[in-house]
Amino acid sequence: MLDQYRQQHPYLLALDSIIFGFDGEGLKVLLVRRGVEAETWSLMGGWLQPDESLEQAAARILFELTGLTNVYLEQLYAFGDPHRDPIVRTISVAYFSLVKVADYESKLSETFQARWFSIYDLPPLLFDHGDMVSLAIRRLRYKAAQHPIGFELLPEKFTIPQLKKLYDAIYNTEFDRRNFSRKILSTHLLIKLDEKQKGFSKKGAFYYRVDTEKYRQLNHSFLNFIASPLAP
Amino acid sequence: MLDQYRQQHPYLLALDSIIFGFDGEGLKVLLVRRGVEAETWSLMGGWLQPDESLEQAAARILFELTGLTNVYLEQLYAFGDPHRDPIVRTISVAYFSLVKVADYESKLSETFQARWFSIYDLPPLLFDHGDMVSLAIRRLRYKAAQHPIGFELLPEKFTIPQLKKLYDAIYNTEFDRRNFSRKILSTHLLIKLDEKQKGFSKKGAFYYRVDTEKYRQLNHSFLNFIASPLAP
DNA sequence: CCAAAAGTGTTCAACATACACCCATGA
DNA sequence: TCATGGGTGTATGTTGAACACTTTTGG
Repeated sequence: MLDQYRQQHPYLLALDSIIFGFDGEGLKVLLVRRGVEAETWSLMGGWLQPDESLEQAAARILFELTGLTNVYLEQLYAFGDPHRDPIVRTISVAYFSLVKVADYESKLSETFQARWFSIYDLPPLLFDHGDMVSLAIRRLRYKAAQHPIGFELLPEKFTIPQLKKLYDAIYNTEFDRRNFSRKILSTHLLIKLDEKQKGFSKKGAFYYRVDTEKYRQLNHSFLNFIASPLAP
Repeated sequence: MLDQYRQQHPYLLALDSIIFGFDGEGLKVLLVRRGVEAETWSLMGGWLQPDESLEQAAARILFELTGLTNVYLEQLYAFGDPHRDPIVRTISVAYFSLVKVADYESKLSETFQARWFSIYDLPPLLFDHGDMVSLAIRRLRYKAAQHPIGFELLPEKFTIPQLKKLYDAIYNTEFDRRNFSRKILSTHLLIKLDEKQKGFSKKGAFYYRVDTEKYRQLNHSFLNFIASPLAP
């Protein structure tokens, strides 16, 4: 009975992470330099270990580079073209994650040469990593359009104008300031703080934070929510 | 330099297909009987071959069971829990597909013992195949809510009431007959035929077919379309 | 006191929902 | 002729886009 297993070819299984960050201006992706070919950048990646699930492996690899835990992590797609890695056939499961840039700065591992790149100005990437990034951007746009996912990229406290800038960056457009804030606040997912942002504008914008309880509930009920509208 | 590859463990890579069909009444999933354990049903699956991409392998496996080509096929998720297959660690990439039941009936391969099951009344499934089906149903609902994907489950010619029944089945609800037809027709994706359905109702409903050209264009521009609304 | 950014309010059009009503036809 | 399902029309409320106006405060 084990025969049906024994006859089969095994394959190397890699994980690659598209790590998004927002620095207040533009949407960025974290890339690492390949030791081998100095001019080529690549996604942070690694190999699946025998005792790990795919998600555990992706989280471990993210931790090794950034030192971050508890970050938003979502499976993107499995890439398995026979020639995607020209040396040895490798299947790669790509994950994308959303990190708060400020948290990362302090914990950056020196083992890797890493840099943030604007998603609109990427260098040539290894293998099919360019496809992975493109797909991740599309998925992020898709998801953020219906899911309150943007907060994951901002610090605990943020202002509505900051949030708008993030959405502007994600969709490479300019949302209407007034409509944006109304729409965001209508979700009742944000809690207004007494504190105002200083230094940036003269009037100063109020800080908000996410109502984590409601946020979690919404993530759970999300699938019921999206199933209701009908639109073929 | 090959060392970094040689040190790594390889894994078996399987593909499993969630095959959806609609018989005019309910949404169905095609399951096959496992020769080994007579009481257990499972998804149609197979192994990745060295010269295939993941999608090619999924299409091949679907063909082997149903004899169908050119069916809607979409990658669902990669399942990689270390113990999902208790015998040998296997990573499975699940695909879901939408087939026209009528096409299938004639070409059914006799090699497999296959049967359609209502998605609301499934037998116990092998390994994590139950999770795969649940996820596929969620994904189908998600997708069908914004994407004209339902046609893939119907024959070339179909009536609006048939289409409504399909959506009722997908969402396990009852859409308003009048609003449904208005909404569908407002997409201008359907072409009305002169022919009427006979036998089912006294008046008879007009047949429609998909405007394949528009359908294709819509699939291409889909991401632009869904990116526009803003909703965290 | 004024420029610049933040915040509030108003209008209008588009769309979804909930129905009422008429149509065609086989039994 | 009438029951049954198919098709069209209409009123009402909700939502989103566009944009005018007021508020705050550092220079």
